[in-house]
Amino acid sequence: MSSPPSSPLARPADNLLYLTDEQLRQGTEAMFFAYRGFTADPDRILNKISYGRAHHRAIHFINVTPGATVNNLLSILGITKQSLNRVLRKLIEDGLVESVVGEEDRRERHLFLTDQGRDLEKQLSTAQHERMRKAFRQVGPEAVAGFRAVLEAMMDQDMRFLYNDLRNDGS
Amino acid sequence: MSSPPSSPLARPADNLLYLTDEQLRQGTEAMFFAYRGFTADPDRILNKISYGRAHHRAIHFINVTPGATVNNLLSILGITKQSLNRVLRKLIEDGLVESVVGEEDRRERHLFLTDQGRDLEKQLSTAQHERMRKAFRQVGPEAVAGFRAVLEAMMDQDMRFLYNDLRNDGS
DNA sequence: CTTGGAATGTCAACAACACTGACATAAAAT
DNA sequence: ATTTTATGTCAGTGTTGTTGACATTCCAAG
Repeated sequence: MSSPPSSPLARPADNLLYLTDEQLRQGTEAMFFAYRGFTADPDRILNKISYGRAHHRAIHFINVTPGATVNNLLSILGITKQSLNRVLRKLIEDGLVESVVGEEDRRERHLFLTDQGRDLEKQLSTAQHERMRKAFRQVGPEAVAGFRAVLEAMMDQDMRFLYNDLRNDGS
Repeated sequence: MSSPPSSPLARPADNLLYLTDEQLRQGTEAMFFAYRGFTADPDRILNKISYGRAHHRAIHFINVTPGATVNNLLSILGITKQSLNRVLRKLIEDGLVESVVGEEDRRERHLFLTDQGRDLEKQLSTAQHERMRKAFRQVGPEAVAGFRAVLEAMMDQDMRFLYNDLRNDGS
């Protein structure tokens, strides 16, 4: 399980073991199974209120970048405006999201969560974070750093930029 | 970018920083964006031949556990038999998968990839592994170990057992 | 041997969520 | 004045998941 302290003169084979096809296959399966766990808890909540993952994603990103336009959200979510519109319409109808006409450019709609929207967001993120917090605590900070590094390296470049933009400010 | 060598007597605050809500939010978004990248390359191939991710997953797990029954596959994939059946029927029709009636228990169908099925599997895994190999190489073996540890800790327990069963043998 | 249950397959209906294409409106930019 | 941009909407389609119902096959227990 635990690897011996790696010597700076370790054999090359040791340093490349994590790149074998078998290791890559295991990484693939880890992603698959973990993503299921990752979505399982919020999915249960969403199910009860007849929402799906698409609603969750919209709510999440409206929450972290309040005032974002529809176009902003589209590039983050990577879906078509028709798909997003279906979801947004429902969220606005249900009073979870508010759409505000832009002041400078009045074609734009700026999106915000209402109090009710923030409530749901809190519920969902709490459920999702609980699992992640347990996992993070279990493996320790260095493993978490590795986790984050691999995930960032696996993103498409556009997404990596977006991801890093979201790290500090929500501009 | 690179963190200083962590002292064994580091302040507690340092050791818990990775558990803040902000860190958990970033982990969440990393999973979201990375999973998109993770599926992007095989998706492009699947699109050309009018297959979807469900076909990919079936092909993948039939490949690593040849001879698995439909029920075996169902517990791995976590979907209903009706969903799986739709996918399997097409794969069998198209000559990528072979369904063999069990010898001991003739109700069971044992699933195998045909040569053609193995060809497609190779294409898909090559595409998917290329991205992961780049990421793994970029971040180094320790980060990869952390990545794997976090993912495993995030799985549901059932999936963790299945995942570990698939590590060495495909029984 | 009969009955019960397990494994599988199939049909129908439905829902979520993605897609494309086409069109409308309003407003900014040229 | 014209074009482009941002958004919304309607219609149609496809993949992938769901339930529910029912048939078949076959092992195993009474």
